[in-house]
Amino acid sequence: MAPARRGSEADELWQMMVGLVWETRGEWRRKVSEVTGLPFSRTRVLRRLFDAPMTLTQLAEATGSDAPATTVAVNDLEHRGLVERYPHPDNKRAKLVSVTPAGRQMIELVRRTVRDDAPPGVNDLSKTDLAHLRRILERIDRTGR
Amino acid sequence: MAPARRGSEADELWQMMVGLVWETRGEWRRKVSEVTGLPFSRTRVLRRLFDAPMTLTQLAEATGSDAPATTVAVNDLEHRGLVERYPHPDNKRAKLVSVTPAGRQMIELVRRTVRDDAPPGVNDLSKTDLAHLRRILERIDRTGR
DNA sequence: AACAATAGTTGTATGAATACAACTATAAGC
DNA sequence: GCTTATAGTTGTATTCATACAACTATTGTT
Repeated sequence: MAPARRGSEADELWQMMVGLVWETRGEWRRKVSEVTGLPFSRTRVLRRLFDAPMTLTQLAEATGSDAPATTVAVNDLEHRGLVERYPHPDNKRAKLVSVTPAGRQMIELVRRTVRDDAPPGVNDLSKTDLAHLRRILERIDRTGR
Repeated sequence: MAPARRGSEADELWQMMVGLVWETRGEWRRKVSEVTGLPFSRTRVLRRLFDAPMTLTQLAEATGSDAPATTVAVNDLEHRGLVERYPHPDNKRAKLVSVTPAGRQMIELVRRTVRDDAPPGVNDLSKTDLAHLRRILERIDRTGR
């Protein structure tokens, strides 16, 4: 593991990436809410469940909210038929939450329709730079976010 | 200007960048609010003014909120002594908003204390990859976000 | 068996973000 | 000069997000 010095080159570059991305998020959030008819936080919960079912505690941890808030969110999503609860096989206290087919469709709808195009600067990169960027991002992703 | 085809390599890479950055934002927001004692949206306004004064309309446009919201935000920041209004030299309707020294200190405080370290994956990049990444990000920034 | 810890739920209180209507003052177009 | 558009302000209503207290049911510990 790297030393992660404060103010390192890595930190500076990270700042640049954050700045770049951050600028674009407001509008994107609005569009997502518009398309889904859901508060944005609900779509975050839904998205987290896409890959695999989770217990409510895990969900709370993953979304950075607390248990009560997560219960409310799951209730809402469940009423809308996007998500369902079922008993945890090994633990009668816990419940697993999974996405229903309708929920999956919703996520895919978002991915298709508010597909958050790259800003001009990215589109204008040369082929080799795109290749570099891909390689680097994949490495970052693999090593750990 | 590039064609910006939907689902292009550029778009895919952009998605990856967004995903990477997005994961880390929640906690960061909370820390910024904690350090400044300000609602997060106020810090966004403040940060926008760092480089140069702006009229309220420009501020509203820049932060993606409407005029009334911006007035309220500037009122709040002004009462706290972080920002001040003065008349626009060429237009008696408009007012310019600028950061006070105290406001500047606040922004710098944030930059120093919640300095949002790079995730491990970025720290672990090789020197050459860091150089590549810097070059590419700078180009994106220059070409247009 | 008793007790503490974990998983989830319900309800409440509060702060933030967002949107809109209605208004004043200045500027620009005809 | 009259009209329309722009810049900003005030106030209100609504929705979201967040945090906390209090509770039930299950599990783990001793």
